[in-house]
Amino acid sequence: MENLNSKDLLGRREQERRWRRQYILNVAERLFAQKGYHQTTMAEIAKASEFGMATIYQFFKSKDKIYLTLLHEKIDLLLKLIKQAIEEAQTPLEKIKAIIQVKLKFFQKNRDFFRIYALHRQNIVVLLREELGKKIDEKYQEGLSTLAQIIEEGISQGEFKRFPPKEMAVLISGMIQAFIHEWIKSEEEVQLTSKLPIILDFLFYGLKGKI
Amino acid sequence: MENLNSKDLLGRREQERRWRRQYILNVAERLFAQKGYHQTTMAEIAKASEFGMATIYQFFKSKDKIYLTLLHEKIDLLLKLIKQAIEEAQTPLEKIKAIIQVKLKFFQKNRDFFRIYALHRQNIVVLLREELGKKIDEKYQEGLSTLAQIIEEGISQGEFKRFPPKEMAVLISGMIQAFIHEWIKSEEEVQLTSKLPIILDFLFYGLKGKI
Amino acid sequence: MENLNSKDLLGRREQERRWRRQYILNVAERLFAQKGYHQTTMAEIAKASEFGMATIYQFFKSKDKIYLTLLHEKIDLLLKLIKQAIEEAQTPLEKIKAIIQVKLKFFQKNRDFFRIYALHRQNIVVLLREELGKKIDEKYQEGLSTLAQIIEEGISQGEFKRFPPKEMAVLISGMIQAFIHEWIKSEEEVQLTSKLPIILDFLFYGLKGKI
Amino acid sequence: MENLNSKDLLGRREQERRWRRQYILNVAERLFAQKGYHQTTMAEIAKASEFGMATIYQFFKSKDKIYLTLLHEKIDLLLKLIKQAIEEAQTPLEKIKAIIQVKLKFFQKNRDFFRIYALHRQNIVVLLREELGKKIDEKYQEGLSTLAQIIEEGISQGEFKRFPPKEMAVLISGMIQAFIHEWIKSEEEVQLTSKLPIILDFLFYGLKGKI
DNA sequence: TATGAATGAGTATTCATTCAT
DNA sequence: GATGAATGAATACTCATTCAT
Repeated sequence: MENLNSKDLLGRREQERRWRRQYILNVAERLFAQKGYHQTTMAEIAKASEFGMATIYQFFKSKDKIYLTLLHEKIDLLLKLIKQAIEEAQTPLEKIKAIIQVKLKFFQKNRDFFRIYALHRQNIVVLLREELGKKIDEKYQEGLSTLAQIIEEGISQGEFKRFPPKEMAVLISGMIQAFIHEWIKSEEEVQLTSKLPIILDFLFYGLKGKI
Repeated sequence: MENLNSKDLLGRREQERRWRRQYILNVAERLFAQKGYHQTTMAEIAKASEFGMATIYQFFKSKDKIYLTLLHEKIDLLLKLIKQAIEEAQTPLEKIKAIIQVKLKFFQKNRDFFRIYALHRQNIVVLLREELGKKIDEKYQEGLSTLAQIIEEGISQGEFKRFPPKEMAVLISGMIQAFIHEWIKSEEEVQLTSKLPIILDFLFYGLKGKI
Repeated sequence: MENLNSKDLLGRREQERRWRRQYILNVAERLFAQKGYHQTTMAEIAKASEFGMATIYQFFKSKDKIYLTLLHEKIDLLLKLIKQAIEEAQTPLEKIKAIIQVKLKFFQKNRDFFRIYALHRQNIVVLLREELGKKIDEKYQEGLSTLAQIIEEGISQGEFKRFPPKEMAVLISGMIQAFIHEWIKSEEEVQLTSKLPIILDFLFYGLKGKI
Repeated sequence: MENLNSKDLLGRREQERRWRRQYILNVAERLFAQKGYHQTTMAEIAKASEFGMATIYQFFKSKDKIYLTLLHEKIDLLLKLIKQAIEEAQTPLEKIKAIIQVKLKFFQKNRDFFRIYALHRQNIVVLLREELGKKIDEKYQEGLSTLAQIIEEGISQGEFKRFPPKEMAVLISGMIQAFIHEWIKSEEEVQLTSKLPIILDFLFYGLKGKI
């Protein structure tokens, strides 16, 4: 509703502008994922998006900005989806399940983005200097915190064991990330979400637990 | 004993040569970890190691080679340490414990290297063309397989639940990697190995299991 | 007429582009002739042509390409001039006279190019690997063949003695080349073409012949 | 006789030294001829001659020096052979014949050297700055002058036509040089000297002369 | 004496970014 | 608004030459 309205209120000019901006981002996402940040040149982005180089620069101030915007917006979307899923879930257990499910679904639809996302956490070193770079790391931490809070909630409800919540959040995130990473590398056609039950079983009861 | 002997057998010249080579690798490791592969220039490596640029090239044919050799040799060392630890352990459970302990110890001592190691898996896209790049990926897979085998062993001994071993290996590796990653980012002085019990508890009994 | 038309049909942009390209070639020709291929740097070519380095690279893919294009285009021009001259001549004798006259005139106007041209035949060893390098050698052989054919024609018309035509062509080419070479080295202001009668007399009647 | 004596007078040390120096020159000659001056590295010369790099520098002050010494000494030899041949000949005609015959023989035995020799005349541009480089050009001019003198002699004896001697010398040298060049390129096994009669016939009577 | 490891000065080439049109 | 030609700053790599051994 909001989006529609906001679009309607925009003139055709502005709408076209946004559409082109998004188009460039999509092209850049594909190229960055395929060849990596450094191996992708602005000329390639321009050519692949069928814009002139200078046009690209009217939308994004620099190559860095394209890259960071990419991360920024998609992570926002992911966080938003996670938030929605949590709100619809009741118990901590269900919430965790919901988060993982959303992540699997999301990256299943955004393979290209995952490559960039996974890679990014290292580039942080360099990018953290940039304002936008800092914000992305904050968002990543935000995701971790959300998870940690849920775990804490679960602990106080006697649902989960007394583990340090932040550290558990890290472990769980790492599990999921590695799982997705492997799936993308394998280039299998299997539905990533089909693995959810196993992951959850492992997550809740471990290698040995629950008979 | 063996190493000492083999060193004694080498001439002084050869010993010095190896020492210098190693010195360059160490410098490069620090720089790569600090600034990333692309941001580190050969001139910087030369200056920081107090060698002339061309001298660096007498030890390593290219910048790539330095990077890959770095990975190559340290991963070899890690795999060797893991192998030793496994041999000394009896049960699958102890073996997994040993692997994780070794990893935590290793990266506690090799913070710089971890940044490179973690980053590498993504750069694979580009590096896989290189012979040396392929070998490193093989080693990574080797590590996963070892873990998977132990899990399989545990399953057939009724020690672990019937999970798909390879996928469990991925999950566990991801957990550990994320944990180390977070620890390095936090720049805490806490002993990484002190976290072992928590990790193991989570790993074997999950969030909910074994009261 | 044709050229004018074809130029008129080109847009201003394309015309300018060609002009700049030619300008770079001219500058490179002067520098290569003065200092030789290896002693001439891309930076010098850029500076002397008052373009940025990268601009040079937009016109020519590499330093080699500049050099080879230079040879390529000028040799084409020379061959074209020779062809025209031959067509206007009647007898084999007149044709040979025409060829030599054209060559003398051409290099009189293209002193710089001669140095490059003469030198090239030796560098062939290295350049033959390049596609463009091979083509230039073919053109050189083409020039020799043309001369050889005319000699053959002259022989069958009873005009010339029964000499092996190809070898005569080589001898005559060598004569001319050495003559031009010496003239350029001497840096005399005498018209090179003024020497034509002597050369022809020697060529047709030898040191001793025709009283 | 002289050489033997002078050798005998030298100590073993000095004899060995000369022999090594010559060995290096021979190796360099082969390499320069194969790959050209710039493409040949000092390291290659060292390796191919089985000396250490610094040892090469004890014999020759620089790469340039090797190259120039090479030219220097072989040209000296050629000039000496030509001188001898001239002294044994009586008439100008016989002298010219002798010169050409000596050249053909010499380069037939020194193919490698010819490549360097032919190429050199262009490198002059760069090398003339060097003292040794100037001397080589002087020697080349000396050769031309000798030939010109003989022609002059022939003219005053009524043997040859009244041509400008220097220019004739240039034409003849060019002929011979081109002929040898073509022969080397063709890599034929035919004896180069077998072509002498044709060359002389052309040289003395031209394409048309003396039926 | 002989060496080869060490070196720095030099060079071709690339690419993000900016204007002139 | 849109373009792409122009650019300079940056960088991996080479090679003749020199010393320390």
